[in-house]
Amino acid sequence: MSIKVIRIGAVCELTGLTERQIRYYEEKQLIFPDRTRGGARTFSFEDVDILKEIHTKIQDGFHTFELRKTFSRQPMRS
Amino acid sequence: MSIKVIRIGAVCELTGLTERQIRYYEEKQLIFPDRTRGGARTFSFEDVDILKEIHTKIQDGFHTFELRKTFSRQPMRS
DNA sequence: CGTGTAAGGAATTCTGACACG
DNA sequence: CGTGTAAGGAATTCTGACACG
Repeated sequence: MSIKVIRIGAVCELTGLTERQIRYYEEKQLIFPDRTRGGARTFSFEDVDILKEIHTKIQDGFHTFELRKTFSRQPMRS
Repeated sequence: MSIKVIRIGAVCELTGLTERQIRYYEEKQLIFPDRTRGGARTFSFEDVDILKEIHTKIQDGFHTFELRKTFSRQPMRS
């Protein structure tokens, strides 16, 4: 499911991550949520799975810039 | 997908229905969303499909109490 | 670097009610 | 009956910043 309709609160419950962690991973270009017109992030179930993988990798010692190559199969800037 | 994580705003976009219609169908026991701790309704993709069907039936002239038998395969009160 | 937190604001959703018919 | 709307409140999410290290 790649339809982005899940708000960050639900993503926290599904992943066990905090809002802070999720926003940080987005800031580091590892995850690419959509936005509601009001500016709220919306994620897909696919994003939820990716977030879990990202966190696992981080815990394994990887850094965000190293994971960018792995997870950035999404929107490219430029 | 029966995981209930979609907020009513997104459901409106996915179904084309208004919040009022969705809440009314819930009031009439045709749909059974979960709730966040704060009280906000959460729906599943399955619920989204059911809502579309409900609305089609309503437009076909059916009444909510008639549809209850069709869609109430969910929680029963008492 | 990755994450926690307090701060203030804006968007989202909620309920109960009045309305039409 | 099914749906629209204005009303006021509560919960949710947002950003930028300071903190630790």
